[in-house]
Amino acid sequence: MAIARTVDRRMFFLFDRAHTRLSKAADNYLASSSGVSTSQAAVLIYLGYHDGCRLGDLAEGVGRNNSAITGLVTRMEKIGLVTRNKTMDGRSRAVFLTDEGWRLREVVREDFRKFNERLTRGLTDKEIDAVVKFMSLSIDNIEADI
Amino acid sequence: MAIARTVDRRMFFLFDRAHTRLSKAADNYLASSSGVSTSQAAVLIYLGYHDGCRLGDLAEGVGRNNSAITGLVTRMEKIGLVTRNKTMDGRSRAVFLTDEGWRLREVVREDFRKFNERLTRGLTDKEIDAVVKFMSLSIDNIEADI
DNA sequence: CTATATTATTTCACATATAAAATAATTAGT
DNA sequence: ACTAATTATTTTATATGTGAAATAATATAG
Repeated sequence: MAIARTVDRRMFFLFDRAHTRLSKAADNYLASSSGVSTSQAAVLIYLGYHDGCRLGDLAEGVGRNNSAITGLVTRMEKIGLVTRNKTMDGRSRAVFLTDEGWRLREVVREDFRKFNERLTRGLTDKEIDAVVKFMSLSIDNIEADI
Repeated sequence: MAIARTVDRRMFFLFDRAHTRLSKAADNYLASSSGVSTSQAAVLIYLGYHDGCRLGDLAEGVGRNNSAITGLVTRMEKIGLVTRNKTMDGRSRAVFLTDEGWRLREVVREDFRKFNERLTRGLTDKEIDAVVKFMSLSIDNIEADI
């Protein structure tokens, strides 16, 4: 019997705690180079692939709700990383990276390349697969049936 | 080659996203029974094992910093789940569950028993071990060397 | 073509988190 | 015993997140 049975009753709290630590570590890591937060970093990365997307798509893309994105984009606009422009459809607005946004995105990508490499160090490919499976199940299935 | 190599560059964001979903799912789950948040639930669980501990120990126990705990305990005091009392050492204060706190703790424990069972459903023991290993590594080692 | 429904975003009220500074009490050094 | 250092908690300022209500524009139904 694996150790699983002795810890699976605490899975959520273990997960939550790991998330707190990892987020803080990632923030500290970014602080010394680009200085953006992990939330802002996620926006930079996503916009690099979908520059000019609507706010709602950005929310979906980074996994936050619309009002979280309103605040996040407002703060990023204030420090000159993105701009908000009109679209054909008067209801929506499109978000674009500024030159500085594009520049910081490269810095952030390099940071995360190293950070993620560090994160998976010490794990076998099979173990990484299991972690990815767990997270994917969490993302895709939990909401539907709990 | 496992699928790992194709996703490990996004490990942090995958983790962050899974955490957002899971937290929301857990909050919804608790909302219909005890009505407390997952943060407050963590406090209830911890205090059940360490009733009367100091605020700093509670912070350490649930993995948050002191000022987060000050706010959390203040809100929980306001709704009658815990009390804050003096200790021998005039600097510190001890936190105790109220009767209502103890009652809700039982509700919350049952909720999490089911929630965690659901969380690990579809995973083999080996996969659960890998997930636990990943999280434990994150909690114990990340801060030290990144 | 007007009334209604839908869609996209923002605003509001609040919970949660952090770091850093302030406060308050104990301990240690001389 | 007095000063300095340490320790425990709270306060302050700010970032981030949520849900619900408000706002505003487009689409649809009769």
